[in-house]
Amino acid sequence: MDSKMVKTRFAPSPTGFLHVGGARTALFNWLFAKKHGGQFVLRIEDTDQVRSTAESAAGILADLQWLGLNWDCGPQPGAAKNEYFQSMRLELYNGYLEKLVKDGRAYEAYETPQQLAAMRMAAEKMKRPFRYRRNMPGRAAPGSGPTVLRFEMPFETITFHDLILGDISVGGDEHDDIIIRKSDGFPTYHFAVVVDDHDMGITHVLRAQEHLMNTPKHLGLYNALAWTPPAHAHMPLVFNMDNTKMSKRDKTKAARVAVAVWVKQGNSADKLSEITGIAAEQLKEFLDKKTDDSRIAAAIGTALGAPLPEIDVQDFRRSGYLSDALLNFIALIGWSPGENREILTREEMLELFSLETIGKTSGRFDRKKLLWMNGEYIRRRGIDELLHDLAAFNVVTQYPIKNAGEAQQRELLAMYQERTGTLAEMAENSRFFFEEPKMDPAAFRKHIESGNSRVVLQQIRDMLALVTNWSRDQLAPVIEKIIELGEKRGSAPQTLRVAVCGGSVSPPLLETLCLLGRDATLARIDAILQSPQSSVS
RNA sequence: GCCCUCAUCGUCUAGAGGCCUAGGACACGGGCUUUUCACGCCUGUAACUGGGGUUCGAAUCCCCAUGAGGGCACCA
Repeated sequence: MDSKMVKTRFAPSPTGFLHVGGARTALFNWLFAKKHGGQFVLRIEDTDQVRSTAESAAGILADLQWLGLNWDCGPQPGAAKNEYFQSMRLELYNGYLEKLVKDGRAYEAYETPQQLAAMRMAAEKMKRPFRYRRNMPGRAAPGSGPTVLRFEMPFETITFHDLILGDISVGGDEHDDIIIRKSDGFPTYHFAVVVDDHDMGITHVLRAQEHLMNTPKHLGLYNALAWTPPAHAHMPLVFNMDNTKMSKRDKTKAARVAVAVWVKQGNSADKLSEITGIAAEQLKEFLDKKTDDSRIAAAIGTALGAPLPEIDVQDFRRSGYLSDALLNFIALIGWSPGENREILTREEMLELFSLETIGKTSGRFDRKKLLWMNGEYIRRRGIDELLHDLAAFNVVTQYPIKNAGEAQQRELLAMYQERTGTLAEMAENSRFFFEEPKMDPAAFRKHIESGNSRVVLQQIRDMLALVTNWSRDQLAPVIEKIIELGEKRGSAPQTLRVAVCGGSVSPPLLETLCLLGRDATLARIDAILQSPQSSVS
């Protein structure tokens, strides 16, 4: 299409985990670049020295890799920071900063944060929005406070064409002179973004709608630097089902609620430190909402057995979603491939993707549909592919299936792919293959204690004990006979199931017994037969 | 408060003036299948925010109202 090669970028700030909203932004940028045979750049925006961490950057790279969103230029995983980290490009920014000052487009300002807050408050009292402008009265004198650099925005209306939303214009009195260099000498986001997008030759800026009002500021900068701005496209946002913005705070909120419920149940808050392994003061700060540390939230969640909502990409990975399913689902929020298509491979997405087919309305993140889609992916997939997905899942989780051999994992996958929504669900439900089952009391009462179930179970045991060659072929006819046993057709297999699995739900008995093996099967039945009448363990 | 954006089933969406008695998917209800749970198959309920225009004709174009969201940081 264009004579210039298309180049897009995803530019997260390394202040936390990669969030699903960010993943969608990355996906759309990736799709757009690939679709046009262009390049996809990954850039780390670490100009906030306080909040940026190396671990966060590493985590974001890992999540992007898990999602299969490979970048053409960007950080090298596992290597030292390179020029795709903004903190490594200070010289570049400083050069342009000087130029703007020389051109009279940028100037120093000396207000302290407190002074600025007071000015804002005063403006608010007069019911007028606060705009910092070079020509306004009451500016702080040189040397009276920290020095920042501000960019003098023009006073004219700025209009631009958004590739998704159409023409957007913002009046001249809406602008204010944004800070472009902080008092610590680092550029602000607004400045670094413009310099880098230009320097890296970005042709299309595809980002979330929350950036819409930043665009005039950036355009002002492009103009002052005499650069041609890239095309802009703002995508609709993703919300929770209750219409609140999806954010990491949802997790901390859920954790605090879980603690409140737990304390209400009569538990002492002091014990929390003990079971979570987190220092009491830290916990207190967290509960008083002084920090939003998601690691503390996660620890509370596991300690209290309270599931926290999945928000970050790695949450979904731990919950057993396949990266392809997550990607597919995320793509469909705000984008429609048309033709009533829904389940799409990456190749199909590439074929159908275009900015014109991205909608304008924000969408809600419907976990039920994601769960369905994930199940759909699991069912459609071959065992080899699933084995890969399971391996990636096992890296970040600790279920017993993690230690199973490949052959065993294959059998479990085959057994569960028709009946599980997530890998985590499978990992949880298949526990009884690896460890002694926890007996479900209700199932025990219903299928072991009632009527002549124990007598039937003894008959089953005797029948199974005769099977010496424990194989599918040998077992199949025995199971057929078991089905006919008992007072009610179908009650005997349930008795066997409960005895062996600890509950009334499992994959088909034939497969289950085969995988479990003769010894374990008979041992579990014996344990039940020997257990005292009406004892519910 | 000011500025910007958006508006079709509960949810994601199709729809670019007549093809719309508004299509698909999830969820939900009913049924079939069935050794449990699922899967699968059949089937049902369910929407153009309101009011004005424009037009022979509007979910589609315009205006207003309402609602929802975003932005107004030495955070990105």
